[in-house]
Amino acid sequence: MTATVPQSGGRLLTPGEVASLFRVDPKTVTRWAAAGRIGSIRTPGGHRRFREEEVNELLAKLTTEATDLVE
Amino acid sequence: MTATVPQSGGRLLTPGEVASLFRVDPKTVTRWAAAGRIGSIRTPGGHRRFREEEVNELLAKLTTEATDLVE
DNA sequence: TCGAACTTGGGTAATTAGGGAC
DNA sequence: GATGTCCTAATTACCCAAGTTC
Repeated sequence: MTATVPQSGGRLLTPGEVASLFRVDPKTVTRWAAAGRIGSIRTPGGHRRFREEEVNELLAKLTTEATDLVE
Repeated sequence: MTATVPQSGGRLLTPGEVASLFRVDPKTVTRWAAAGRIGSIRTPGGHRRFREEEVNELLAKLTTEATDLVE
């Protein structure tokens, strides 16, 4: 691995996009970034951007499928 | 340019919304999730989110059995 | 350069989680 | 066995004005 240049494949998501993925408020995503629960990149203007890859991994980890329904 | 992210798993519902749909207490929904009877996604903060698709399926099943058929 | 949509920051309500007992 | 209600702590949601993005 050691891909030091995260680009050309790693799409960046806005707080609003990440928020809709988790069904939370964009402000909540901001808190996650501030708390270090999710990596974030800042634009020169101070806005946050998130790596889609990381977000998807996070979603997968936090997803609990009902193994199967016993009826 | 508002980039829209493809909702990978469909929309997500909050415990309160699911509770309203089933006409039960949110706590009950939590128990269902804890018992693995319904899949759930957790936010990094620990709150649960439910896939609308799955909820509707369960809802449909219960509706089907409303007439109380032979088991 | 203007404009519409979005994000930031803070402060304050509303939900949720978790345990435990009836 | 399953559900609703009690409690406290934590997380999340909505309010605003100002700055950033494209």
